[in-house]
Amino acid sequence: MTSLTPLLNPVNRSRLHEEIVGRLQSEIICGKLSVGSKLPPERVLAEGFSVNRGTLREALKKLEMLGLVEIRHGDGVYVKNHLESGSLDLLKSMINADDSHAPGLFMNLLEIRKILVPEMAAHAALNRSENDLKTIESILQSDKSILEKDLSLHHALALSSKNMAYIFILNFFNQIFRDYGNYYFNDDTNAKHSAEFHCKIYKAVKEKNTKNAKKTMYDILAYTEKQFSRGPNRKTFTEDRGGET
Amino acid sequence: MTSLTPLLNPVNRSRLHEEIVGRLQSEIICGKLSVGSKLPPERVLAEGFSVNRGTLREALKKLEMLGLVEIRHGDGVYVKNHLESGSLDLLKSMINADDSHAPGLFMNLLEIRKILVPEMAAHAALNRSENDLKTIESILQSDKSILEKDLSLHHALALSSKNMAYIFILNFFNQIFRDYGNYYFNDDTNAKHSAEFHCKIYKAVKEKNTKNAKKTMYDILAYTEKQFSRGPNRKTFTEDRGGET
DNA sequence: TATTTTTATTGGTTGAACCATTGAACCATT
DNA sequence: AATGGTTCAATGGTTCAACCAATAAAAATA
Repeated sequence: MTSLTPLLNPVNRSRLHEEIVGRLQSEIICGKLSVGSKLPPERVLAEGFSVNRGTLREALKKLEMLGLVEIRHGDGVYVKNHLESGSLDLLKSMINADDSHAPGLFMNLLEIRKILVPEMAAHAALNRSENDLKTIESILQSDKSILEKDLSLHHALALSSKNMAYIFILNFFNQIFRDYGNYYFNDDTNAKHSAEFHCKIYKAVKEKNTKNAKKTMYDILAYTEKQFSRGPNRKTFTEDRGGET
Repeated sequence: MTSLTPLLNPVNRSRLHEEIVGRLQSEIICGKLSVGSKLPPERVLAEGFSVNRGTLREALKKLEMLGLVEIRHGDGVYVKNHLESGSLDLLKSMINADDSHAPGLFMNLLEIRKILVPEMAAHAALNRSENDLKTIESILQSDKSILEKDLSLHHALALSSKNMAYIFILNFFNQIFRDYGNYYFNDDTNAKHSAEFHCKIYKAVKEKNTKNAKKTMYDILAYTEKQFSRGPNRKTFTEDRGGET
């Protein structure tokens, strides 16, 4: 298998309404559109963006789901305080945005993951069934890439924990980390660490050793966090030019 | 203030596309629509629901954001595995749904909150500024309802922690707990516990005592969890009929 | 003054088009 | 046989021009 797998993002062409979401989102977050203010009517906005009203409505619909605006039938569209009502999808969007705050937000998330996921591992060790164990086994023995293995393993642990909320929280993390994962696992040292981690966590879960499961998970996440905190976690295409000693 | 504040859900009048979201969401989650299968074309679906195509498209747009379907231009709409790609908004939707699993999911979330929020309190105690402290003070001295005070306090702690991710996670929790809050704070004992908690956590944050902040927060959340785990946390309209002593 | 009615504004929905992308079938080149 | 280009039908994306439904503000009424 050639190593030409990396991320060439599917190029978000088309999808006019997403473009509009992006623009309005920026203006709301940066404060150009003040909290509580009423947006122009759909018809006016649509004309402003030189776009059809239906298209604009799809954009507003998404902004509503992100917790950025409130749409009131017969009244208008109002800007909400994103710090009070912004959704996690908004956080995701902010992290993926080309903003100087993004790296900080990313590290913030790693910190929270470091709190939550070890606890999940402990629950998985405690509540796993025999079937769960077999699932984890087959994942580790599969021939998927290290990244895919890692994501699948986490998912299996979430299932094993018997707390459904972990599953959806993990989905959230994974959506963000998948992109960085390709970069991360390119480093052989990182990949090796992960392989060791997979063995250790499997053992702990098998033995129902909650303490070890938690610690093992914490260690790998702390290591990962450290890796990202040094290198300027750039999502770059170019080969490593051997910069920043 | 009359105690007639409780939750009368804004009665999802109008908003035809939300109705469609609900139906398709149910069919996807329960498995009637199998993972990977292709939905009928928009034109057919629209006719099936006796609704305009534009309206149907708004529904699909939301299902896409919930992580339930994938829309491919020129190809079709495909059902995704909600356990692998479902968003936290979907979890929220499932908890609010009239499903027998909902109470369990709610307790699952309380458990996760009990892990995360005490840690947030510790970070708040560690990183709070003088300004943060004043904000918290003014919240506790305001004449808002105990529920509003509680929500505002949590928000202020999230800000104090200097980790933006906490803010959005807290927004997520609050969206779910706000409804239950009215029920919870109706009980005078619960309200009293919260008042004490507010004092304690303020003191800990003021003194930058991370350990106390964490423990204080944990205790109140554990207490809350216990309260919900006994009573069948019903979201009911009728006055308390003197059930469960 | 308080209440009801009317009216203008604005979001929600509709129907019929047309554009843009995709995948499959088919054909041409090698 | 394998690869690359062409065509075509299916399907999502967008547009236009209406009309329906809810809201808030103004006007009329009691």
